[in-house]
Amino acid sequence: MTRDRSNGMVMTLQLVGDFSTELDSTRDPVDLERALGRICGALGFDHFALSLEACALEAASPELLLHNYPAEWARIYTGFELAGRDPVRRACDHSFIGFAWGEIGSLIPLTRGDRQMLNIGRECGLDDGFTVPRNLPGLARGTCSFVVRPGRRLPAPSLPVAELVAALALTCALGLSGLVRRPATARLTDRQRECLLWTARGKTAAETAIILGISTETVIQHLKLARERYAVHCKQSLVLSALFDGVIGFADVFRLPGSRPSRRLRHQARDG
Amino acid sequence: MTRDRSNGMVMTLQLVGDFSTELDSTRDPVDLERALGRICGALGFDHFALSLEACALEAASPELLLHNYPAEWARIYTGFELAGRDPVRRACDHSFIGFAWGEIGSLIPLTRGDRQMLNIGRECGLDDGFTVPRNLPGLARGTCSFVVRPGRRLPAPSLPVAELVAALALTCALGLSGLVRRPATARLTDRQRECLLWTARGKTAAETAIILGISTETVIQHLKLARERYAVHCKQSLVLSALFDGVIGFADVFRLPGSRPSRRLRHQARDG
DNA sequence: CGGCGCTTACCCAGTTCTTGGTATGGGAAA
DNA sequence: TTTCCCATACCAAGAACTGGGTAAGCGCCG
Repeated sequence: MTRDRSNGMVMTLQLVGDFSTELDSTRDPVDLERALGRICGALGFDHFALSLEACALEAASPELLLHNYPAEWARIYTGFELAGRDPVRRACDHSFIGFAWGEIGSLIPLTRGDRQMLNIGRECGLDDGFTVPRNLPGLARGTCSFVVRPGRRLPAPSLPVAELVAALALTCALGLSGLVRRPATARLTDRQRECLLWTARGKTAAETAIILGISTETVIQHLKLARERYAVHCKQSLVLSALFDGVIGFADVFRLPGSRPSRRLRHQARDG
Repeated sequence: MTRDRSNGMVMTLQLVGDFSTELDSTRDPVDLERALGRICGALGFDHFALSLEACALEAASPELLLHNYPAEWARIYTGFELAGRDPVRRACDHSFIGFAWGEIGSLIPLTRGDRQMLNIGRECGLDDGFTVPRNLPGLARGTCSFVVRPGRRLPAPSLPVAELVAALALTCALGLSGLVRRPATARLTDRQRECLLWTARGKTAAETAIILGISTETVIQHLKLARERYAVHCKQSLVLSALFDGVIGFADVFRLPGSRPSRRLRHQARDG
């Protein structure tokens, strides 16, 4: 960011203001799509994609997906069900701020398949990108990406502005989706949560029973009811859902810095 | 955003770059605190507060708390345990982007107690503020606020820049907290990851085998080796560890690619 | 070429989980 | 007070998982 670029920066910052104003009167996803397409080019990108998902596990979750990606990529992506192994989406759970796709390797481990997938994207015309993730626990999660085609480079000076633009677009999308009300999350009783927590820590029902000083059957019953509330059939799904809901957290499970591990617990621990 | 303010805007955008550079060499919370204090004034605010907490049931105290709020407010806030009913914190669960405290009423319903609390803050010297929320599901939640004292107004032109600064500061704090493991951990093969992914989605080994078109025994073997790499003994711990590492993501699990199940299909499905 | 890692596949014994029940007592709400 | 929810506890059958092996085929790399 040197002085000679200041004109460009002023322009881009002004773009944020204009974009924000434009979104104020946006009442329809189509309008948002159009606005994103315009500013995408103005910022020095070729493509954009915005996705917003509700976190409701039960109801038909409203979803918004706007993009101008190449048709071939969209076909491959949905046809081969690549969404389930998209490294960009995975990285979104590990950053507060937007990240260039080249940095993904420092956020999450990249497998061979991941690199391959990024390469296929490149062949389809998606060379490098900048993805902005946002999460509202229990409510919604969204991403907004800006992408350049092969032969161009990410417009580094625009990235901070792109971050703001993306966040504004996601906020607009959130408003359009009508996700103002918090979806009813499955509520667990204290005892259920406690059993769940020890389960997440890798304990069997029998071990948990000893820890809590109750019968194994009771632990099984608590977990049974907890599974029913989340409408899942197995432990791993239960743990996952509860974690996503915020009922438990990684810090509860792993001995993260800050939480002092009790020597006794550590000694008993089977895992981790 | 008119042309005559462009100089100021360039300066503030430059502040972001400088701030980012400064944080790159930050190894200690004290450094971050100092940097925040400086940029806080430069942006036209009087106070700042940054809090980062791990997602955990038992998380009483934040992982990191930096601020230069008036001592009296801090005393009241902690003394009366106001964090649990802080409207600013509640609003953080409802916005993708930073919000001025005056807008809180449009994000969440404000009770009488909420207004009272804001008033007490005002009496302590915290008149109006701009709070930037960020969440990483299951991992951490953070907020960064910039506040003006009574008699001053929020520097509206600085807010977009404040948003960027806050996000950078939170990212820095996340790095300092040790909540993120660098992806140098157990890496899985693509096939192991695939089996794990279907396991996380609630499928049994037999079901996964059918989906992947391989033998049940092979799926079991993949999961067995994956468990060994993570040194855990059960599925739920495996899923949790992989999720924490970023080997799989929430988006991978909850958003099954392709078909959105209708209510009927959903009923037939075993897990969401 | 030889080793190494990945994928595939199989066996077996023991343990654990899942799913369907029932039942008692306490406490909160209607 | 009656009803509902919660925590506790138990039974039983079948499915699924865990942990211990072995091994063949393939591709990559030194």
